[in-house]
Amino acid sequence: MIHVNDGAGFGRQGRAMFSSGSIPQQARSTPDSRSLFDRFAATIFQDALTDVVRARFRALARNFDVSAGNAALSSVEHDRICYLASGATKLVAQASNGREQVIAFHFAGELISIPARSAHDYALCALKDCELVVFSADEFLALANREPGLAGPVLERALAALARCREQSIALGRKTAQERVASFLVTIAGRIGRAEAGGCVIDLPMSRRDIGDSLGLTIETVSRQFGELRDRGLLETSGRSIVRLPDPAGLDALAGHLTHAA
Amino acid sequence: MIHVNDGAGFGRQGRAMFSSGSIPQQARSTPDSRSLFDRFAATIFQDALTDVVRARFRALARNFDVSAGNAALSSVEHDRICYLASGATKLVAQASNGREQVIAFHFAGELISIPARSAHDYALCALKDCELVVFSADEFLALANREPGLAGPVLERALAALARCREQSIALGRKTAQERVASFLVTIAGRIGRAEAGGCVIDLPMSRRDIGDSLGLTIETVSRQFGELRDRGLLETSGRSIVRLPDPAGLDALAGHLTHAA
DNA sequence: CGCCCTTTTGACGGTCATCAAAGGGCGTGG
DNA sequence: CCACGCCCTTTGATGACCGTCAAAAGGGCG
Repeated sequence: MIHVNDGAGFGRQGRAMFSSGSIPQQARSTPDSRSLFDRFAATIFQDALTDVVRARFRALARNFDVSAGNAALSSVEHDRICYLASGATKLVAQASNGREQVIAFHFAGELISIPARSAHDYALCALKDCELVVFSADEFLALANREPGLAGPVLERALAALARCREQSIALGRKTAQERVASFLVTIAGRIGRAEAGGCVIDLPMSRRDIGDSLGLTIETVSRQFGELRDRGLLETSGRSIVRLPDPAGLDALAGHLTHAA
Repeated sequence: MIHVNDGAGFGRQGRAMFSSGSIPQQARSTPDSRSLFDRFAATIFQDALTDVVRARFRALARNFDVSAGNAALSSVEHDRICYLASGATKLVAQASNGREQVIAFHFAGELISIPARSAHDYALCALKDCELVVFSADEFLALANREPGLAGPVLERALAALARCREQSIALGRKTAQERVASFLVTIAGRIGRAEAGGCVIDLPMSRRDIGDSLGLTIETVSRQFGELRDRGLLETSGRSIVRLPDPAGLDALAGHLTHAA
């Protein structure tokens, strides 16, 4: 139903994402869903689980269907780890005064780490209809740690998520509005863009507000930067969610990345 | 020599940090240092390595002494994992135009992940004289993944680093200069502060510029905010590096954290 | 003790947030 | 299938916060 992660993209940089995990509250639990768990085991562990270990993981897993726009997990007491089988989500942090920061976006096949509520409050929200497999982080990690060969794939994804969060920190700390928007477009194109004749097409599952909240900008500034990029011939939009990048390299040049000449 | 991580602090929130890893260039390699590796094995694996596995890790490890102000690892080709036995470091990312973003600070006993050069360039720099144990991330992870019980502690630290990076994203994306500085002080106090009569004392190993570069602010703005906090009686400084927080709770109230009443 | 570099303090300007309103997409209902 | 209407998005005007430029003060090392 959701066509994310189905494109070749052009940036070729993203692997599975790791964000943060917590306990579902307003989502309805589905008793079991063989194929959902299977997809988790196949994607994360390459189907290399023994029957015994597989059964142990299944005992820890809880499946959830969350429809677009709803919170899947919010303000949880303990850390969660969550496999996103289908759909797209955002991890949102709340600070005082109702300010929100989108920490990360996730797409089908990714593993997400959701931190327990502490200084800030985290919520995982569905951007599209989602199927989730949710674990307690403690239980998941204890089990993965006990058997050889299981923690590696998870660790790899956690480090990839860390690397991505750091890239985000650079954008938030040191980049102009235009560079942030360009970075966002290039990055997201690498994750869910489809290469097409002379460019790349993205079907954005998130709103302008989500984009702004992820870049530390307002919705108006994002819109203005889109307009600017449009004027420069680097961006074409069709409806609210379809974006075409005629010249990804030109866009990348505006993203504030280090020139590889240095 | 460096007295980090020796205080009880008051925030009690930090565990080992995970940042990023890469190959030393300007650091001089020391052939071997039994006690250095021992401290690594003791801290990260609680000395639970078998002799065989221990020997394998030692074969992968390279020890480095780096003096304050020098780069330990910079612009590396492959991801690194690095144990900081003593001292203090910063992980710096470079964007275009010479802009720098300090991604994280690290203190003795922490594990650091250093990403290979890509869209941005990363460097691990010593704030104080440091002793490091450096691994290739690929080799380290492959080895840790092969044996049961080894990847867990590493994964735990990676997730803690991810959580901290996310907290940083909130500050960078949505907080005012004052909130960022207050957050910084509260967080750093929790990591290296010493509780004293009516407050908390921190010996900052980093300069104002480092602080600014980590908060997405200029050195002048940091200094101004320090002045403001001083005027409010929330901060006392003694020399360049000694900071006293007479009222950590009052400072935390300015940090933009979510009130736990909600 | 003296120099150099970090930090502090001040004045000004730019970028982006805020406030406001018009335009367009997309779902709903007729 | 078309039309209505809500809400998301776009566009505009104004202003605040923080960056930039500049210079003085203070700390720490030789």
